[in-house]
Amino acid sequence: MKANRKSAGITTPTVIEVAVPAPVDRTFTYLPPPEGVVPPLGCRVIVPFGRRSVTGIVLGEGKNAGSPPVKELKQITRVLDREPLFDEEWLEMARWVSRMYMSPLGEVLATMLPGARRTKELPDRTGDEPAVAPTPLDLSAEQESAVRKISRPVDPGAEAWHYLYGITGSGKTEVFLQLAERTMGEGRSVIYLVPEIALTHQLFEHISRRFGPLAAMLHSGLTASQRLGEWRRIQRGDARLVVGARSAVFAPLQRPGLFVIDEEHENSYKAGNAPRYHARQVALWRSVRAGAPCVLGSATPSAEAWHLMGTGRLTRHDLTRRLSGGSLPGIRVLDVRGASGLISDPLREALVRTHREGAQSILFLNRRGFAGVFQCRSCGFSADCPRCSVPMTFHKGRNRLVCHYCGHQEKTLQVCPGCGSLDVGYRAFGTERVEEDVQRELPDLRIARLDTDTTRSRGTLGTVLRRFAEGEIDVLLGTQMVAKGLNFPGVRTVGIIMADTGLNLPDFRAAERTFGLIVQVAGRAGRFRRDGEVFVQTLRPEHGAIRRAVRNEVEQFYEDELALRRTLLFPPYTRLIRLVFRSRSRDAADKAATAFAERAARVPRNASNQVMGPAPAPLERIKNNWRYHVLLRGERLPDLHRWCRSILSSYRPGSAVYVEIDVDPVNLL
DNA sequence: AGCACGCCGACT
DNA sequence: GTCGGCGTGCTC
Repeated sequence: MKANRKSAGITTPTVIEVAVPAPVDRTFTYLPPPEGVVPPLGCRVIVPFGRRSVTGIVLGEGKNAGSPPVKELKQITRVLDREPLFDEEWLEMARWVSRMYMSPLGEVLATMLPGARRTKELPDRTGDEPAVAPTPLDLSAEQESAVRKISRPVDPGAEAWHYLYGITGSGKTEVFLQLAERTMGEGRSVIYLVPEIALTHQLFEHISRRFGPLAAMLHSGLTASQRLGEWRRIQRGDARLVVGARSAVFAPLQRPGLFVIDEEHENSYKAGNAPRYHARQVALWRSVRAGAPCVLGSATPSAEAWHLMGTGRLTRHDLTRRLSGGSLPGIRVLDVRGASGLISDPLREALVRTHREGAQSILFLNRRGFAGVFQCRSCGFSADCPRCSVPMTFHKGRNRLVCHYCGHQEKTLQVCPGCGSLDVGYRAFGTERVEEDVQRELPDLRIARLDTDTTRSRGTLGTVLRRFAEGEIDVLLGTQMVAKGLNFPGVRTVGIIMADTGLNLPDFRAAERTFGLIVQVAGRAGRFRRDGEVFVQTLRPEHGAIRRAVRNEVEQFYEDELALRRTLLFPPYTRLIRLVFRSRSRDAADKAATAFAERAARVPRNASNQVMGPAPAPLERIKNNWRYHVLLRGERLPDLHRWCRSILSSYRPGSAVYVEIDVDPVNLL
């Protein structure tokens, strides 16, 4: 018993270091619970905290240097776990996430662990589905070669980072599964990440048919007790193939042997609130410590990944052929400048023809028009910042165009500099309007809309997809949702209503996202047939992202895009830390951002590090809060970290101003 | 993040 | 004269 150790004749009671889920960058010291049992590292405990009681995480026995005198310490109320939820090695990952993303350890742990956010209890998971004989498919020569090269042994501490670059429908999944099978055959375990919960279910069904109870599913949509059940099965080594969304990257694997990040380019891998971690980044880090390969895959790699393939840090494996007999569809660009309706004649005719011939169509609209972005309705010209190459935003009050990255201002344009048209201003429309138009113009077609508005009620998504699969719907109209992972053999025609809406986002990744989206959406057509057709409507047919996408000039697109990023000093050639200053008072937010930026400029720093801003965030006001931001940019992340910490150490935001820190932000809205 | 303590407007 | 607005300050 370690309690009441004697030292120099003075009784030193055992104290326990506990992380609590509060945004304070420190841990707290408690006395053991009434039973006197000292809970070990990794157990959840209920502790009094202020005037309430929270779930904390035991980080070990404290030294109690006497800073809070023992008399002032409170006692742990109750220990929730008999067995720890993690070990020292796992805790190192949590500490790394905390440092890397500049988030307090307590909050990090609350995010990473099941059931650490609320005070909930712990039933165990119920029985599993019976194992079914695995049915691996025969691999093509390309797939075979990728599997062979990726499954080579890895030394701990070495980077074994791979990229499976394959067109839509080229069989990436089977490569991942056979890699997983080999890994499990060696007694090691696998984390297989997909971008969304919906896809998790699809994949999990497939996987548990093949691997039975060795499969586990982990995502934030499960109840706390479901998550805890899966967590325990993984810890015990009963489950060795973990399928899940972002947070599954923290699964407590016994002997990690493989990390898979499917659809690597998806932004959903980056957490939107603190800790703002990137699951891809965590997986890469984890794989190195584990001496395991990490395989990323997509048909439309992120610019970061493409760059790393170029430098050789990511080993690229190509899959070039569609396996299901389909071929990549022909793509037609429809220049809709000056058009009145939302559906152009060729697209309307294609919808009718497709229907008449018994096939189906998908219409895609990226709804996010961006109010306030200056655009010419005649030629599509948008006013970009000369320093940042992002669209500038129109400020009514000041009657100026403002860059929301760097603050650069210009006079408002009344006439389009591109074509001289006076028809300039905003542009905004959405799926509802398209639905109306199609319904009115083509009353014979049965159309269904799929977006966050229509799928708010549970089950709608599944119902609509089932009806589409069964041919009860002729045209499926939707946002991002229809762009991913849906494979319907009956789909012949795909129409993108307005391919350049994304280009108007004031974000340096706008081109990359637009390109990826067109390629992904186009990939929905003709997966299983040879007569697939894609129509891309746009105001900017000459824009690189659109031109390259419709001509399938993938290599050239990335070449152009990376050259631009290099010139403008944006990722992947630099790293960014973004700080958002949020307040009910516009003035307070502005002042806080300005004070921070001034301080940043004064703090000694590496020559490559620079401050951008302050500027109003592109989403200037959210929920009555004004938002101003500052970007720190530099070549090396460790330098940036150090710089940022040192600025923050001598900086207090004004009262009622909140600071959000985002390391490696995926968007700057 | 919560949750309470603390000073200024419209109500029985 | 109180009830209550949310500004700010702390949590072992």
